[in-house]
Amino acid sequence: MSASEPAFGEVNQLGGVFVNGRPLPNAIRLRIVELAQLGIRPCDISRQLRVSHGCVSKILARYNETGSILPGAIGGSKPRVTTPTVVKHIRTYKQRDPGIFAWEIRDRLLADGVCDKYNVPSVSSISRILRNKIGNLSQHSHYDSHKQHHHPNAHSAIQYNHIYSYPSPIGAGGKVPTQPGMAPICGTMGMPRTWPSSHSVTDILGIRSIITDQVGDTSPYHSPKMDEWTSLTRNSFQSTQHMINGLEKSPLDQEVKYSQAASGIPTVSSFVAASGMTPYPTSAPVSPYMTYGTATPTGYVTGHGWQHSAGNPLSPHNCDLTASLAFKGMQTAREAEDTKSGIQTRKSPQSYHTASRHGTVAHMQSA
DNA sequence: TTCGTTACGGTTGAT
DNA sequence: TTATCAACCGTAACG
Repeated sequence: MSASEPAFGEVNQLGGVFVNGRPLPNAIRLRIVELAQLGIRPCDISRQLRVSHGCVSKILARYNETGSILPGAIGGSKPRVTTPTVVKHIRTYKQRDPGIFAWEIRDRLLADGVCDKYNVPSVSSISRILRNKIGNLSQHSHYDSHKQHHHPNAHSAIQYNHIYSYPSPIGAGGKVPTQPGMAPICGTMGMPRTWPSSHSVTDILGIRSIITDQVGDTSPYHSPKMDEWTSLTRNSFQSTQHMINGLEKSPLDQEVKYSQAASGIPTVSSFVAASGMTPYPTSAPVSPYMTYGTATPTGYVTGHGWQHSAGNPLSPHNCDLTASLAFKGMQTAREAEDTKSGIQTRKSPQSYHTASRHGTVAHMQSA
């Protein structure tokens, strides 16, 4: 790459910087929604923020559907349906009625509310469970004893389900129409997995001045100001933690590394032009933990109450929820539900280094 | 001109 | 540790 090219990311036809495969920064997503609510047409938003109109359309459509500006949870595998809870119930059913059929077990799982129609195991899965995990019931419960030995206090099944709150009207919402007037649960409506908490526009609007102030640094990637912002986001905005399995890491972290060009937008005037910035850190000395969306180790230790200690440390920000109600009336219940537990298991920060492969200015063909 | 849709190349995280 | 898979992303192009 040459010096004139962004070290990371690409430039779209409108001159905006983007990183292929990665979501736009929340500041821009937020701005898109804000401008739309001011009555600005999507095509104008697209031009002003230098984001493709398809993207604008998608973000606005999602916002209208879900009330969230945030991207979906990226990566991961589909949650298993044969959770420990389900296995436990299947075992119970089998113990009570050794002659029970798999389809009967399936019906009972539904009837008892252990599963819903979206996550109930198939008959074949139940058969497999019976065969592999339960087997001869007379050989009592190796699974249970094992589990209890290793997790004397942990309600592992509960935690599992907690993390893998599978989309369903019962559990965590999902791509299921919500009853009119009924707040979508967990902010997952339209989202394949649970959504982070406090994702309403106003929640983020509440910190927008900080975003714009901080993001505006022309050298946002490794400056005292950025460090301050990074620290700030981690300490103050855990509420927006975007955790794994639908509750990903902090999406606001993105802003630290990824400013977007935006001309003519007063409130985002601090964005720098695409040609004059790099969306990601370019210099090697930057801490790997400073890279995209990666919390600092300190963040794990002191910033987050990921561990289930007393109360609900995994939703440490419910106090902010009320502020989020202004934009979308249905936010409340959703977000209250949304501050679910999650685990923060950020892997190596190498991922964004791969972006350097795409450090060329792309798609600069004449429009 | 505007906007919804979709193919595409990409990233991510669980398995 | 690596590969695979299926989710997601934004862009560009089409209609």
